[in-house]
Amino acid sequence: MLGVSVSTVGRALADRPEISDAMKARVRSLAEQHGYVAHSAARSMRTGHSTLIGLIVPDVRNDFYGAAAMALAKCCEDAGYQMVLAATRDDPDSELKQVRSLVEARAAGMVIALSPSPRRETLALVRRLRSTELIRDVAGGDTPWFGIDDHRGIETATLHLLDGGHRRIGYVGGQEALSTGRDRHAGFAAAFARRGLDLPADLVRTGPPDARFAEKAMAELWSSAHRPTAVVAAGAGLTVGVLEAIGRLGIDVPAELSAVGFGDAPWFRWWGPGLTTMALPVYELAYACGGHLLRQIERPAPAADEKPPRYRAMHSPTLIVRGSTANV
Amino acid sequence: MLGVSVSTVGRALADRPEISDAMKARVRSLAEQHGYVAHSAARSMRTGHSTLIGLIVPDVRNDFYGAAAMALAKCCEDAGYQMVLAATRDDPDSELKQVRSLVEARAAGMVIALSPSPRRETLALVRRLRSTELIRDVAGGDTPWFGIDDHRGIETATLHLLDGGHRRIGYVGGQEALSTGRDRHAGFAAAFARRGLDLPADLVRTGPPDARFAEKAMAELWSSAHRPTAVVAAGAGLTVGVLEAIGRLGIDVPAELSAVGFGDAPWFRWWGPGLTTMALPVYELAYACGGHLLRQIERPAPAADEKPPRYRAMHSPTLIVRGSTANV
DNA sequence: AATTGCAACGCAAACGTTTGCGCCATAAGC
DNA sequence: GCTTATGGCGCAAACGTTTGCGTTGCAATT
Repeated sequence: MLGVSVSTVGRALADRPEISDAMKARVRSLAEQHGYVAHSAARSMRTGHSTLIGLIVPDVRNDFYGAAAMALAKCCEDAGYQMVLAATRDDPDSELKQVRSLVEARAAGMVIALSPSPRRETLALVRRLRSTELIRDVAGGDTPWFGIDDHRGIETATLHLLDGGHRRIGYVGGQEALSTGRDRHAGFAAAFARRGLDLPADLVRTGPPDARFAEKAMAELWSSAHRPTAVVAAGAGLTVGVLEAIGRLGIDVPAELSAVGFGDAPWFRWWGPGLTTMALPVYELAYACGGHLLRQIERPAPAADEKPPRYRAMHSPTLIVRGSTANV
Repeated sequence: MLGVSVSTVGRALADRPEISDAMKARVRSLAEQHGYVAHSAARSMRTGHSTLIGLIVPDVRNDFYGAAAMALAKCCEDAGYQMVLAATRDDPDSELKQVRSLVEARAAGMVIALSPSPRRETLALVRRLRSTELIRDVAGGDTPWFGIDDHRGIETATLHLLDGGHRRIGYVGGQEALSTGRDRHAGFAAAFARRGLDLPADLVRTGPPDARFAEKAMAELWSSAHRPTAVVAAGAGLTVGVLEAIGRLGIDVPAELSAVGFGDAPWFRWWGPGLTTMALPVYELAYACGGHLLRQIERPAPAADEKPPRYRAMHSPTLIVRGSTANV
C-alpha cells in the first residue's frame, strides 16, 4: 500500500536502524490504522523458536500451584514471554498431551510439576525442551529442579511436636513414589531419631496426596485403639483432608489433638484456633525457577559434549506456630 | 528417508484415506523412531488458525478464577485445544499485552474477565477474536457474556439478614465502574425496597474489589457512631478483607455482628463459626462459557451482515447458611 | 573527476505444513 | 483392445515472517 517492499515494512516495525525515521513513521501509522498485528506463527516458523513458556501442574486450585502460576506469569511477562498453563489433574495421559503440544509449539521452555507416574514418552519430550522441574523430583537425568527442603520441613514440624511433649504423633503423607513423599517421610523419622525416640510406626499413613485419602487416613488414626495426641499432615491437599476429618469427627483442637500442616494457605490462620504449619516460600521458589529457566533460554545453546552439573535448588519452609498445637 | 514425498508423509500422519495402510504403518514407525513431532506454527500458518484458547483473568489465586481455569482447561483438552492462561493483576497494560499476543498467535478464541478500565485498544483486539466475557460485563457490543446474577445474589443475602431482624446492615462492595459492583449494589438496595425499609446509606462502602480496601472499609463501619449489626461482603476478595478486619478488631461473630460473604471458598465453613455465604456455580459457569465458545469456534463464520442477538447467560448463586449469621 | 563510504531500501530464499491438481499404474467395463 | 474409473502417490504453491546480500543514489574523500 505504501509502494514499499515487505522487508522494509518488517524492518520498520522491528525498529531497525537501516530504515529512515520518516519511513518508520509512515509504516507505523498505516499499520496502526489498519489494525495490523504480526503473525507469531510465521515468525516462529522462520526463527525456529517461539516465546511460549509452559507451566504444567496438577491443579491450579491448589494454592501452591496457584501462587507458582502467578510468579511464573510475572517472570514471563517481564521477559517478554507468554505463559501457557496446563492442568493435568495428575492424569498421565492428559500430561502427555499437554507436554506434546508444547513441543509441537516449539516452546522456549517449560516448568513442570510431573505426575507421580508419568509416561516414558512424557519424560523424553520434557528433556527435549529447556525444562525445569518444580517441587516433584521425578524426571531424573539433568533437568534442573526447584523444590522444597521436604526433609527439613517435616523434621522441623515434628520436632516442634516432640519438644511439646508429644510422643504418639500421627503422620499423613503422600505415597513413596513421589520424591516429596519419600523425603517428608524420612524427615518425620529423622525427628524421632534426633531425639532418640522410637517412631510410632502404627500411626504412619501414606497414599495419594489428596484430601479424600487424608480424611480417611485421619479417621483411621482416630479410631485406633491407641490414639495419637498430635498429627502431621505432610502436604497441602492432605492438610485439607485432615482438617475435614477433624471437623467431621468433632475433635477438639488442640485439647484432644495437636495438628500441624504443610504449606500455608491464607485461611489457615482463621481455621479454628489457627493452624500451626510449615510455610513454603512458594512465590520465591517459582520466581527463582522461572528466572533460572529464562537464563537458560537466553544463554546460547550449550555444547553437546558439555555436561553441566545438575542444578538443584532447595528452599526451606519456616515453622509458623498458631493455636492448633499445645504441649501435653 | 523412505523415498516418498512430504505430502505422502503428511497425509499418512493425518490418517487420510488416500494413503495405503502399508505406507501409513511405515511412515508412523519411522516417525516414532526418530521422535518426530509436528511443527504447530507451520500448520497454523498454512491453515490460518491455531488451536489455542486464551483465558485472561486478574488472578489465578482467587478461588473463583482458579476454578474457572480448571473448568476451561477441561473443556479445551476434551475438544483438542490448548489453554493459554494469562494473569493481568488487573493491570490494563499487562492485559493489553496478553490480549495482543493472543491475537498475534491467531488464537481460536478467548475467555476474558476484563479489568475495570481496559484500554480501548484492548477491547478492539478482543472483538477481533471469538471471545466470551466471564463475570465482568464491560466490553459492551456483541461479546457473549457469562456471569452471575449479582443482583439476585446480593438481594437474597440481604433478605436473609433483613428477615433475621437486622436493619443496620453494612455493605462492602466493588466500585460502580464494574458491572458486578453496580448490580450487587442495586441488589442490596432492592432487598430493602422489597421489604419497604429504608436503606442505611451511611453503611455503604464501595471501592476496589480487594482485601485491602475491604479491611479498611469494615474497620470504618465498626468505628462509626451507630454500628451495623450485620455486614454483607459483596465479592470474594472483599470477603477476605472483611474477615481480616473482624479478626483484627476481635469482633464476636455472630453475637456482635452477623456476616455474609459472596462466593464460596472451601475454607469458609471452617472459618470461626462457619461463614454464611452465597455460593457461586463457578465451575458450571466456566464450563458453560467454554462450551459456548467452542461451539462458536466450530460453527462456520457468521455472515458479516448477520447480527446475532447478544448472548447473556446468568447463573444464580445459592445461599448457604452457616454460623456467622444470627437473628437479632 | 574518480573513488569510496554509507544510508536506505529491494530481492529472494527459507522455515514446515497443507492441499488442489496432476500423474501413473492397475482394475473394471464395453 | 480401447476407454473409463479409481487407488496411491508426487508436484508445487501458499501461508507471513525474517535476513543475507545486492542495488541504488548521494555525499564525502582523495
